[in-house]
Amino acid sequence: MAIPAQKHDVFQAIADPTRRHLLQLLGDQEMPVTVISSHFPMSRTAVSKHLRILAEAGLVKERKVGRETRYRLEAEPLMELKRWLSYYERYWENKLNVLKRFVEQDDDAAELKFTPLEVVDPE
Amino acid sequence: MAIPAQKHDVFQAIADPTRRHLLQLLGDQEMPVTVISSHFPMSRTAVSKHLRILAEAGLVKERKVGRETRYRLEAEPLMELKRWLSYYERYWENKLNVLKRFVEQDDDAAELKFTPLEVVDPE
DNA sequence: ATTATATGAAACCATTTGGTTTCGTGTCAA
DNA sequence: TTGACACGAAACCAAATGGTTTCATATAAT
Repeated sequence: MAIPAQKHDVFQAIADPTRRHLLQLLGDQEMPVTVISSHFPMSRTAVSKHLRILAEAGLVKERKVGRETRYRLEAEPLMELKRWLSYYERYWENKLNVLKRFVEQDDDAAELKFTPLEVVDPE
Repeated sequence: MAIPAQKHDVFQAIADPTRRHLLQLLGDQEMPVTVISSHFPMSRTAVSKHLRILAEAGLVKERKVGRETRYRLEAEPLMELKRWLSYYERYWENKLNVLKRFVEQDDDAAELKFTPLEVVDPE
């Protein structure tokens, strides 16, 4: 029972803007390749390759219907991303906390309105 | 006032495992390049290039201290990722809702324990 | 039976990526 | 002042990436 040796992971899959566009498009409904590719300024074959990369990352599922292959979004693998992100939330939450304390202690904080994150930079 | 023409965005920056490792390492404390690169099985120059890509995406900040350049994590740009992700949360939340309804209506749902997401697939 | 449609596979190509080694320069230490 | 250290820049390279065109095959329609 070897690990599938997944060539493309979720991080790589979403790195490309075309593939992010694909995910958005496929969220609404299942669609065959020709219809999908009509939304992009590149060949059907190129879109097909992007779809394969998304499929390898588990982000889309395909289903054969007659002579067409329909694709649909499979959002579940994005949970890995969410988990990864959650680790870093504490860092920007820290920043907001620092800001909050600063504002609470300083009446003359009006200028913070426009560049709060810069101003509270610990550096 | 042209847009900075940012060559690398956050999605690309985090696509590489080495760069994700760098972010994790720099979360705890500011560190100079030599120290950072001692944690990686590649040349200092290679690590330096990864740091530049992270800097272009705004994910690290650098500070010159004597002859060294120290880097630190800057988590704020990850909020863009969070916003992007939040759009897709409804998709897996939908799945969980479907599962929930299914479980509530069906007493014989024991087998769901191991592959709930597959079983509730709308297909 | 023949033709048209939907798709994937394969070969190919230019550019980007992730790494290397070498060299130059600024800064600290003896 | 003479090394040693920290670093970036540059030149280089192999492999991956994102695209193309062409061809083969399965299914649908006439």
